[in-house]
Amino acid sequence: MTPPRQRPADRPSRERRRASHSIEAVLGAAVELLDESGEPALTIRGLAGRLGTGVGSVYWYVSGREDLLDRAVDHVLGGVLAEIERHPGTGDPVDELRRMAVTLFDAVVDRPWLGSRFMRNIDTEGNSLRLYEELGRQLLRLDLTPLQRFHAVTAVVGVVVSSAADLGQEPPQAVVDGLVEREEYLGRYATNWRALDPGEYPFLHDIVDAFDGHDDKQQFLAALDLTLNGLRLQAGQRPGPGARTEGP
Amino acid sequence: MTPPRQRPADRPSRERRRASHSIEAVLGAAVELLDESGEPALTIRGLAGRLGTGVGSVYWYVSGREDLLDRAVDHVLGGVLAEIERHPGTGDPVDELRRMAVTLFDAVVDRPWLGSRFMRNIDTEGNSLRLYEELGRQLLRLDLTPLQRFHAVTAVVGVVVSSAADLGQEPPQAVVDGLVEREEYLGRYATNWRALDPGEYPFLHDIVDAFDGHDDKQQFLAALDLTLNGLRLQAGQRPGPGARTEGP
DNA sequence: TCGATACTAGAACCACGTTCGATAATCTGG
DNA sequence: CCAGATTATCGAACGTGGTTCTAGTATCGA
Repeated sequence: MTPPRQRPADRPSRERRRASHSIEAVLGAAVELLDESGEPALTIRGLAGRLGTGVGSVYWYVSGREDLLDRAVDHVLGGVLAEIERHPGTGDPVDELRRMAVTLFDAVVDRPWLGSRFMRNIDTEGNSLRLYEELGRQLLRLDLTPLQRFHAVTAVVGVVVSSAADLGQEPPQAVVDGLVEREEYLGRYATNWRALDPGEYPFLHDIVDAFDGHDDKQQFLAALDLTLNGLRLQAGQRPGPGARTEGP
Repeated sequence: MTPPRQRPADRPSRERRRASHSIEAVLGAAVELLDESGEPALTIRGLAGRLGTGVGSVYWYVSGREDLLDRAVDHVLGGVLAEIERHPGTGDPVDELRRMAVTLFDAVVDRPWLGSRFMRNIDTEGNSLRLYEELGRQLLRLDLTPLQRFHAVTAVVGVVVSSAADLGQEPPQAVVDGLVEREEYLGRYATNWRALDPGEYPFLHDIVDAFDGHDDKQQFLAALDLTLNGLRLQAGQRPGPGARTEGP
C-alpha cells in the first residue's frame, strides 16, 4: 500500500550535513514565539521569518502546523518530566501524585499555550506518555484495581487539563495590550455578578466575594485535593488536607 | 469616547421588517453545521451558503466567528438548562449536583463541539452563567464556606470540561471518513502500549486491559465520583458510590 | 413623497497553511 | 576527481477563510 502522503519530516535524524537549521532550532524558535504571544501567534511564516529562512524549509522539519505544535509541546514537556523525575518518589503515593500534578500545573501556568494539548498524544511514545506513566506508577502502590487506577490517573490529569483550559483562554486583546489591567478585567466578573438579582442568583451572591480575590493556583489545589481525597477514600486511606477533621 | 468599532450586531432585537433571515435562523444553521461536521466545518461562507445569502448578511447578525460560536453554544445550552431545571431538585444536594453534571456531560457527548467553550462566558448573563448558578445553588444547602463552595463548583465543572476536551478532539480524518473503524483507532493505543517494555512502563501494562475496553461515560463518572466523594468528605457527609465500604 | 433605518449581497483585502518545482550543498561510489 | 543520488533551502503560487467595505434594496414614519 502506498503511504497516504510523503512525509520527509519523519527523520532528519541522521547527522545533518549543513546544519544551518535543525529540528532543535525550529522547535526552539517555535517555543519562543509561543511563549511570547501565545498559540495563535505561531504561524509558519512568522517562524520562518524568525529563523531567517523560507516557509519551505520549515516544512522540511515538520509536516505541518499541527505537527509543529505537538512537537513543541513534547519539547517543553521534556523539561517538566526531568523536573518530576528528579525527586525519588518514595513517600506516600498520593502525596507524590499530588506533587507531580502541581509541577505539571506550574508548567502550564508558565506556558498557557500548553492548553489542553499537553496530554493528547499518549498513543505513541513521547514525553506525554512518560508523564502519564510516571503519574500512574504511584498508583501501583495503592490497593486498587487496574480499572480504578486508570480512572484515577484520568481524573488527576483531568484536573490539570481543566485548569489549563482556563488559563489557556487568551484574555481579550485589550488586556494583552495593557490598556486594561488584568485586575480590572477579572474584577468585572464580580461587578457584573453583584448587579444581578440576588433572588435569582443566590449562589453567585454567596461566592462573589470569594471569587473576587480568587487565585488560580488555590483554585487548582482545591479541585485537586477533592479528587485526591476521593481517591484516598477509595484506597482505604485516611483523608488528606481539606477534609473535615472533627468527628460525627 | 468612541467605541472601538461599530457593532451593528448588537441588537437586531426590535421587530424586523423583512425577516427573510433572523438571528434564530443563523444560529439554527450554525448549530446544524456544527452538529454535522464539527467546529472547523463552521465557516462564515459555508453558513452563508446554507442560508442562501452572502457573508455580509451573516455579519449583520453576529460580529464575527467567535461571537457566532459563543452564541451557538449559548443557544444549545438553553436546552440543557431546561432539561436540568425540569426536575425539582429536592434530594441530597450532592446527588443533585451529580445529576446535573451528568446531564451536562450527556449534552457534550451529543455535541462534542461544545468542547471547552461551554463554560467560558460566565462573566455576563447567559445560559452558561445560569447553569453555573444552578450547579452552585445545590451547594448552598451544604455546610461549607463560600470559598469552599466556589472551589467545589469549579471542580465539578472542571470534571465535565476535561471530559469534554477529550471528546472534543476531532478523531483523525480517516476515522471521520469511515475508512478506519473507531474501535480499531482506539485499539491502536492498547496495541502500542503492549509493545512497550514492561520494565519501563509498568503502569501502562497494568491498566492496558482496562483501557482497551474503556467507556467514556464510565470514565467521566469515575472522575466525577472521586471529586464528589472528596466534597462529601469536606462537608462532613457519608461517602457515596465508589468509596471503600468495609470499615477498619 | 422623502429621508432614515434595517437589511441584503458580494467583491475585495489580507493572512494563513500548504504544495511545488527550481536550485544548491553535500555525500557516495567509482 | 567526477557523476549521480541524497539532503536541504527557498519562495512563488494556490486555495481557503475571516473580515471590511460599499453599493444597493426594502420598509417605515412623517
